[in-house]
Amino acid sequence: MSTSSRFAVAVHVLTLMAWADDEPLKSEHVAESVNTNAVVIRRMLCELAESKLVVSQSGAMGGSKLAREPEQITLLDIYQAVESRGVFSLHRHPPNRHCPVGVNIGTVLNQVLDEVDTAVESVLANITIKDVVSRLQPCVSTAVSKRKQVGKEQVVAAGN
Amino acid sequence: MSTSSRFAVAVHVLTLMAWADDEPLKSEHVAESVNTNAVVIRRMLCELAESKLVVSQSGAMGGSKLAREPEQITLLDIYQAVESRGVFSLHRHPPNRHCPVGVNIGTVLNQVLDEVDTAVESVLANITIKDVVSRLQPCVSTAVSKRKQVGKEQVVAAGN
DNA sequence: GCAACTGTAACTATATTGGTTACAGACGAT
DNA sequence: ATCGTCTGTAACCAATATAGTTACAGTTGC
Repeated sequence: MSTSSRFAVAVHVLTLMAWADDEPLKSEHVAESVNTNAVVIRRMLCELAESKLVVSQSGAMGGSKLAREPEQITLLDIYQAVESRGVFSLHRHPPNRHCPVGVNIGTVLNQVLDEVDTAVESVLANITIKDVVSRLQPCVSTAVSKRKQVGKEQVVAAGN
Repeated sequence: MSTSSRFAVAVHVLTLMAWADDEPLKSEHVAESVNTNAVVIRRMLCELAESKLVVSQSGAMGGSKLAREPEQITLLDIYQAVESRGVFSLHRHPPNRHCPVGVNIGTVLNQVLDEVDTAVESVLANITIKDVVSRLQPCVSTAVSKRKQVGKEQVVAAGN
């Protein structure tokens, strides 16, 4: 289907910010956790800022943090911020208007695709970033105990 | 999101065959309705045949038709036949293993993506090709009355 | 045997995403 | 005031996936 990883990355980014608990994160830092280039992260942060999910500050000691509480941000908000179109597309070129099926299949397909999109959206609307952090916690309990050994390799911690 | 039109085209193709009512359709004919190249259609027909949704016959007077009754083919069958992966993807490169969020976000995201995929699948499982044809019928009533004027421009009709 | 099909390989075109470098502008610290 | 540290953004390249095209071998009915 060739879907992008944009949604996954965006959820990752906002989860980091919720984890950092209002401490502004630098794009370089986030990029390290996501394992990509800082510009890719900054591009995404701009989109997330346009959708009022994060706020960024330029200059020294700048960075980005959540614009609202983690429980006020749903995965649907994130999905709509970073994924432009719906789950499926219609034909690349419009079908033959002279065929009884071709001329009307688009209408029927649109109904179906709407049903699919609605189903996806209702799943995403019921999960918040806070939920994601909560689901993360049990997994992390072991990781946290290891954090002290790892030292500076940890990417997210208080005050960087 | 860059989704493909494969699903839309596949539904279109199978709908044509249901419409043609067991009359084998030539790939050239189908391509005319879909408004694409016949090879694109034949490639897709191969995939649909592997999933036992259509049967094709080579040689003169050959063509493809549904392998089962239209009410026995769901959009989920079609989706699984032509779309390889789920709706979303995870990170292109795995996140940083040394970050408490990065190391575990994949697990949580997979849970979410599974929920989404399940929702999509349950919508698609409840719609059959027969349903699509039924939904098409009301739209077509006008088109059908125009068909006789159009004459040979119509793409699908009995015995071509 | 011939004409009409499918199946498939090989190649090109196009689009999208992601990665990279580079740099202008913002801003805190001194 | 200026310096170092950030963000925002443009410009470009690489990788990938889909779609379109040509060509041809193999199958089958007549």
